[in-house]
Amino acid sequence: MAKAQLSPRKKASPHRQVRGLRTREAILVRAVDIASAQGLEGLTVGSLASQLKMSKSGLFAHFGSKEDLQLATVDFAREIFIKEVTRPALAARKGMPRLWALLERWMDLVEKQVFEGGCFFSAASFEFDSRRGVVRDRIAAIMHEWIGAITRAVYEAQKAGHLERKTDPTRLAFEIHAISMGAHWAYQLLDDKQAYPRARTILLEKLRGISTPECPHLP
Amino acid sequence: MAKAQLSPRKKASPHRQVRGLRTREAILVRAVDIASAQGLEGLTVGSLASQLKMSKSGLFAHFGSKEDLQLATVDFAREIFIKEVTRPALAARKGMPRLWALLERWMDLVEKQVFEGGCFFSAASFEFDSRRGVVRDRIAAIMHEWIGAITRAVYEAQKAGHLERKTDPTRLAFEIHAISMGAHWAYQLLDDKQAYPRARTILLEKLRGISTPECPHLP
DNA sequence: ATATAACACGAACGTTCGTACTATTTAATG
DNA sequence: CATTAAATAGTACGAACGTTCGTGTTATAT
Repeated sequence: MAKAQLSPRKKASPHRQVRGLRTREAILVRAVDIASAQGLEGLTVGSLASQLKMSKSGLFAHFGSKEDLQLATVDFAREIFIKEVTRPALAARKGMPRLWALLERWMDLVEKQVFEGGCFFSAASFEFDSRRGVVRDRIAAIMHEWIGAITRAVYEAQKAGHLERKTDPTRLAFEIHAISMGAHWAYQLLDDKQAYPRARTILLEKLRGISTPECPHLP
Repeated sequence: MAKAQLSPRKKASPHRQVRGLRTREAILVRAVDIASAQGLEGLTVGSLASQLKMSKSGLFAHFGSKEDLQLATVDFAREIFIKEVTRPALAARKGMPRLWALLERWMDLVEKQVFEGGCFFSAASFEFDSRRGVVRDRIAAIMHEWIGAITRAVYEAQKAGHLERKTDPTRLAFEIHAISMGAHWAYQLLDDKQAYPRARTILLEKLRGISTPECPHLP
């Protein structure tokens, strides 16, 4: 039997040590920022390296290919999102408070200009929505995950008796997501300073309109 | 006194004739399609030329620069949008019918897959929303124009007595736009076949909820 | 018929892209 | 210390990028 190591284009990834991991993380921090503004295709190895004062080759060694860099960037953005939005929202009580925490933190993350380009995943979504390949699939999977998280929060708000039962969770999640994305759009492209306040008002009134008397008070 | 012809990077544009204009239009038809899928940066002179079986240089001569090509593509997309959405909607009666025609035709245009990449302007918006320059400015101006058209339609629906007066046109226009964009997103990225039916339902119920008894019946 | 201008082409420019191979520096371990 | 492997740098490559140039080709105008 031969060794049969027939995976092309795959770097035999070295066992990473602390130093390498730190560099890799520093790279991805910049990568997410650039990609949020210039897109995942606009994110180039050369510009990334020069911004970090590294050599192209030194940087490139951390990833086997541009596609791998894009995947790593997407996954890193997901981790930031989980750390800043999903996980903290779990601190809120189940039901409506948690649902609202999810939305509030999402909009805060983008409004606070943590990334140069606004909402990373809104940009990535529209950039890759008509391509093929693993990057698109990964983005789509993460967005499924996200819309699923909103849907679940709505469902639990119903189970907790905070929301009318006749509400369709899938549909409400769609509405919530659309309004938030609309805020990103108006804020980032049209420079509409009212975008987030307006989105918050719309969402709050929407939720109040379908909440039960048992619902804990919203902000 | 010298001639002082100090405009760089500007082609003294030749007086176009019929043949040239036809070629130019054929180029832009493809360009809008490509850009809707690959983005305005992913739209390259080389790929565009080879798809049209033209030489790069021959194609390039129709525009002075890549930026000019992008601008022409954006403007051409706007013309298609006006032809397919804005103008036909004027055929509907003022007020709610016209407002609904606007939305219906917008969603139809994208759902019918007229362009490979779904909604041209949603993609362009998120691609350029954190850049600078004339292309971004043009996209933003067109989007202002569009959201303005929706706002005006809402306002006229009020004036016609079809919509409650307490509704804020700016806010309703924002909601309408967000829901539609959310449908583009879910349909294109998540392959959600229910996206457009769902968006239509949401918008219809929304509008019915705030319409007056005098409002002509919606579909 | 001839002059003129629009149109299209092929070849080449310099630059940057992603990627590959090789060499050097750095940090950890015996 | 010496050894070793990981981490970074150096160099080079072919392809594609936007762009320019010179030259034919086609259509209009004289």
